[in-house]
Amino acid sequence: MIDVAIVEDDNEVRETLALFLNSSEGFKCDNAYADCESAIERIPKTLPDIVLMDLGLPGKSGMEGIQILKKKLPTLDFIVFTIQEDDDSVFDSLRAGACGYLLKNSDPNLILNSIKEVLSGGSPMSSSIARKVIGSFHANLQESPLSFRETEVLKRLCEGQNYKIIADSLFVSGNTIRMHIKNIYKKLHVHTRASAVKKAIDDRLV
Amino acid sequence: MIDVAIVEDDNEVRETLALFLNSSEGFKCDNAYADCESAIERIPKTLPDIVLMDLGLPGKSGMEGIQILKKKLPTLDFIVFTIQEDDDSVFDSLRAGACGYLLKNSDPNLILNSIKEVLSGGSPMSSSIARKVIGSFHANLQESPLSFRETEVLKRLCEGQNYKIIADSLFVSGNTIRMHIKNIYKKLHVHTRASAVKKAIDDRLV
DNA sequence: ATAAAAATACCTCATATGGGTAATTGAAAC
DNA sequence: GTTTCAATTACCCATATGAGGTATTTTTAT
Repeated sequence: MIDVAIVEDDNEVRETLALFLNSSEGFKCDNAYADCESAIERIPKTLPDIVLMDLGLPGKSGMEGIQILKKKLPTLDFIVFTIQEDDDSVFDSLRAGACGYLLKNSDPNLILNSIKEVLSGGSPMSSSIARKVIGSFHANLQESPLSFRETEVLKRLCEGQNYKIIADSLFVSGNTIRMHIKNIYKKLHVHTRASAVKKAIDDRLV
Repeated sequence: MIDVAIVEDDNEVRETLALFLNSSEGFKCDNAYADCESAIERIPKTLPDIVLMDLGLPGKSGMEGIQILKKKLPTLDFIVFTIQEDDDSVFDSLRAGACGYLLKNSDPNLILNSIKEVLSGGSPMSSSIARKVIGSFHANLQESPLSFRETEVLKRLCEGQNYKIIADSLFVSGNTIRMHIKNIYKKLHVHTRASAVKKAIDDRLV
């Protein structure tokens, strides 16, 4: 028997969903909350197997709710259940700890399947959400403006090495490294080491 | 008619798969290569709709192949088709530009469905791969060792601001900011701004 | 062959940085 | 009700950094 908790402010949606789960073979739902605050208070006591969490809630957002509950109960799984499908909602929820992401217009049977999938180690989400997630991995295909040597130097800058250390490890003079660094700054349009490091990481130059 | 290309070094697997595709309604496959080099040479001329790419190939790896072809043909879609499911294979392929990730033991009909899914904007992958991908989003749930003010300062360091600028923007003295920076370094166990920025980004402290 | 790009090396100067120490205030914790 | 801690201010010093030059050699591409 899979014990499902629901956090959803719309009374009709919440109750319909709870009813549907209770009438489905192998599922039960006796934790349904209209806001995060009550969920955060009760869920650590009732310990369901999985939580269906809406995002747009009064008070604490679903995303915060996941974050807080996940900290208390790291093994508890969350499926986001929302109408939102903007990048921020998706990525922030996943970062907060959600394992799945369902849109509210999903087929009820898909909900059941998704719950099972999460509990058996999967991460169900719609095609479009999956593409968003995968898309976020796609590196900038623009090639680096930096030369091989400059990339080498930048890598070491990211590790916090100063120009002397870099010079020694690359067996060239400190002046050379300083020149490389100047050229790196020019090409990346930055003026400080910190910005260069940030750009290097953000643009995957290293 | 969906035109599928295959890159796969095992002759039997490649030919069986090509035959299967050609015998399936709505699919054809007359681009099947045993290595990346020939695929890289021919695919820009034959322009298939999608490429099924093995990873473990003689010569250039499938991952490199995707990278090179994706640069030439940014709209071409790739599905990785492999036995490997280690983190590096998965993440590196996705970064290189793959849209889907199938394991070789997949049901043949799943392959057909996955191809259709990719072409209609999805990103098919097995449950376990999906969980890996989602898992990579999960932020470190350990809380930041930094105080609110320190986090504020670190954020600005990441933007390349120097201590004077930060001091002005936070309406405190430069000395205060320098002290904050020293404390940040101590807490993060770093000794340079570059390392602090890297750590801030890597550990999502900002 | 020759032009462009990359890598090497050096100089100067003002400013920023990292490390050390110390003291005050206000708020939270015990 | 005191004690601890975060935030704040302040100072010193040696070194690293950023910005401005210039110049030679080696590779790479045309």
